[in-house]
Amino acid sequence: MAGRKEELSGKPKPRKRDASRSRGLILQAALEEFSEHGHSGARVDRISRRAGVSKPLIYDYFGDKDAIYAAALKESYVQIRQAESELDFDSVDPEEAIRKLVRFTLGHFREKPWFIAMLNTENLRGGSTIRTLEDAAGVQSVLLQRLTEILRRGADQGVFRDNVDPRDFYVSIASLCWFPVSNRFTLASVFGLEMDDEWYAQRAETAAEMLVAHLKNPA
Amino acid sequence: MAGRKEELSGKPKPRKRDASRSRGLILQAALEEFSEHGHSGARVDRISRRAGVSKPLIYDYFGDKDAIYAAALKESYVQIRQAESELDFDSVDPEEAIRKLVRFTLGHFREKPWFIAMLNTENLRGGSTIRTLEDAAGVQSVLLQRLTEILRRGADQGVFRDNVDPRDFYVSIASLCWFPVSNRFTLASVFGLEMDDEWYAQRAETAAEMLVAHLKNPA
Amino acid sequence: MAGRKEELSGKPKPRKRDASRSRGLILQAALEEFSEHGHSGARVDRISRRAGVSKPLIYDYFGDKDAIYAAALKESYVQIRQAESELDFDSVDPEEAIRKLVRFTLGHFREKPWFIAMLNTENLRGGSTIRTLEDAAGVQSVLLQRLTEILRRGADQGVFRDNVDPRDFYVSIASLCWFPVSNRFTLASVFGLEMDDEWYAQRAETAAEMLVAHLKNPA
Amino acid sequence: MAGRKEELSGKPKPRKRDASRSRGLILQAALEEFSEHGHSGARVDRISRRAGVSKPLIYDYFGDKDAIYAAALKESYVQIRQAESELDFDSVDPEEAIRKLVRFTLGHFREKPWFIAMLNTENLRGGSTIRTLEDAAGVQSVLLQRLTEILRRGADQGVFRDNVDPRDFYVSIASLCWFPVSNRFTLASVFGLEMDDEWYAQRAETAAEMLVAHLKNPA
DNA sequence: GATGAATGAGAGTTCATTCAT
DNA sequence: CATGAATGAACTCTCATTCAT
Repeated sequence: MAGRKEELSGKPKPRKRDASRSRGLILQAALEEFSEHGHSGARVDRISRRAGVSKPLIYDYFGDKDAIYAAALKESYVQIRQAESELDFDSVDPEEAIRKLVRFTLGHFREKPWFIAMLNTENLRGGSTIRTLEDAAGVQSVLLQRLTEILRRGADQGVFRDNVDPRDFYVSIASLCWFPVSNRFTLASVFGLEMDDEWYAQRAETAAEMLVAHLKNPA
Repeated sequence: MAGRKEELSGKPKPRKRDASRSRGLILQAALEEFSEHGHSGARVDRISRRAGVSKPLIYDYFGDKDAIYAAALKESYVQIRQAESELDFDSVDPEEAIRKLVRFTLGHFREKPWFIAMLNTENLRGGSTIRTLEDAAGVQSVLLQRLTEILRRGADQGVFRDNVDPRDFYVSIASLCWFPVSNRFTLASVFGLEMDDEWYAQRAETAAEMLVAHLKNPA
Repeated sequence: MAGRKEELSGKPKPRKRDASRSRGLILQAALEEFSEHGHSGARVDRISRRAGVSKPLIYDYFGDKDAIYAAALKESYVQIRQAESELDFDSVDPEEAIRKLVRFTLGHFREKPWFIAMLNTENLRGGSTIRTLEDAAGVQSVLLQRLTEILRRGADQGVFRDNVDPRDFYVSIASLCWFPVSNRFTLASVFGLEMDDEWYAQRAETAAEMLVAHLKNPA
Repeated sequence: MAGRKEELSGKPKPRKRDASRSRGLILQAALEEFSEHGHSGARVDRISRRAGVSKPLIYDYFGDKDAIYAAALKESYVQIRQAESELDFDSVDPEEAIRKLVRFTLGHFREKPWFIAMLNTENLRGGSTIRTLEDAAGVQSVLLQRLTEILRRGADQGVFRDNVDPRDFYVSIASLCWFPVSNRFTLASVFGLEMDDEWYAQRAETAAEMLVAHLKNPA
């Protein structure tokens, strides 16, 4: 919490024996460790080495491994929300806003691999941890609000159909962006795909194409 | 003596000391265990209990935990291929074939949860195991051939555009079917979605709609 | 026992499904396995593979691992006794007989490494097995008798002192022959000795020299 | 609190949480365990109980069983070197020095049974570990230097021949001292020897006699 | 006479977690 | 605020031994 406060105040003061700084280091280390090795594969020992702090300190701050995991899971949502909040959709028309959102989503999944890793891990575990996180719902609301607004603008302008549920539509967007990134290793092996930057750029365009066509289709 | 009796009665009822049967039991148990707990979380002890055999037998047949995992991963592909091979696309027109394939894919992901779980686990591990499996590529080729044929039929009939790469299009299909199933727990928590059978049926229709529209779009 | 009988009768009849032949194969395999890996390090599984028979057969013949070990230990004495019995001392004078015996002993230790290995293993175990072997004492008596005779001949001829206990003197002979062979690996490492055939030949001569000098010394 | 008290009382009485002390306890326990049971027969569990520490601590300090074994093997050399370095040869004439060395060597082998046991075990294993130990050679050099000096003194005084290689002569000494101790159990069983202190004292005298005679012999 | 199939008990090793300073 | 030292419990894997044919 102290850490959050500092972030908000914009005054990062890294120094030795700084509790909030240590906490942040641990959190980032945990995020990396859990996303690279999953819940059971993660090692508290490695987290402590990655963070450069002793193990007892970690237990002091978080309690136990599950609590570290929960904090890391939450952190992954916090980080993606932050990135999303910096997006600007207001200066472009609705169709372009959708394309922009698609490109951003796929790019974000690729650039921050721990988000997909953490969520896959959590779903593998049946979502038992995310259910216990407070305001888990609130964390995604920003994006949803902005998507809702885009869809309404499009409907108002008569370019989009007006019976599209934003949540369902977001699921479609996420689906098309998630799978090619999440399953990149098995896809490469099984389909022999060469998944370089160009392939992903093409993926984003195809996805945007499908999604926009769906919105424009009067159905 | 029981054995002799069986021989005499002419009814082979193998229950014990049947190597291939034991191997199959272990494989299925491993598939379930690994998909429920991931690679590190899986316990050989639980696999042995699930399969109703002793631990040493497992090591005798497979070698070590990684080898069991590899066998289970391969098995999950084999099982989905088998299910796919039973699909019939020839008796319907191309558009309906696509819809059928989409419904089947999403349904299969839901019904055989270990397929998604195993592949997510494997991707979490960087695909290090699937790279070592021989004929990993061959295992999906059947489906791809059939999809290729559907697309060609549609193009020949003039209802589909003819510049669609089957592999890329399969990625689109899989994407739309994968994410809603794979991420069902986090979606339910974060979006508060009620994901019952009806929701998934609707999902399949929306996905099929988008995919078919994409194929029909001359662009 | 059947095996021994055959050996004595001098008619080896190796054929399939021959109990005594299997027993001999197992014994030789056990001798090698135990001498290469010690008592705890030996593996029944490897013995069965070395002998080319199944494990249950081994248990059928011998009982358990300790019994196999005991049989192998006894076999190592039997084999060395056989070799010793072929030595001829009568045609040479007493001094030369001693030299011959020393050369033979050292050579034998080198050529049949399992003898040293088995005895070292047994002594490591506190001799708990050899104590249970019947006629363990008798097994070495042949050699001792012949040494006694050599010493008496030398004393009669006035070339050897006559107060030498044969057993003690045999311990001296064995000591000088045993250590350079038994400890060949640590000696090579720690003293940097190049222990080739020549070195061992020189060893034998030095040992014989010391032993003969001791006998000739009127003391 | 106990710790605080100690600090105040000024009496450092380290009993727990003393890394170097724990390490020493483990080493001695390992030395005993390996020498009593050999490499494969040794149990890490027993070492931990003997040392009064937990198993994980052992792995923390040494790595794995082989590493514990290597450390114990080295320790056995270190201990004998230490004992040897306390011997004084300068105040006696060369002949007596040799007798003293022989008596010491045989006595040391009897009193520190783990030295013989460790080296026998290592030779049983083909010396695979000692080859990896650094400065294995250096560890015995002190004794060799001192023996070299004794031999030179004897040669200078004209009482010893001057063509004796110190390493070879040490092998003779060790041979005569090693075998009666190393093979005490099989000797007792096979030869029916009563090997009490007196027998060993006699052994030492006989050995010294032979060795000295050899040195004095002009040959 | 012989063996493939199977296992209970135990071995080495790891890991989350705590103690004492 | 921070940590080196230490451990109980559990995990992977092995091995002598037996079962059923």
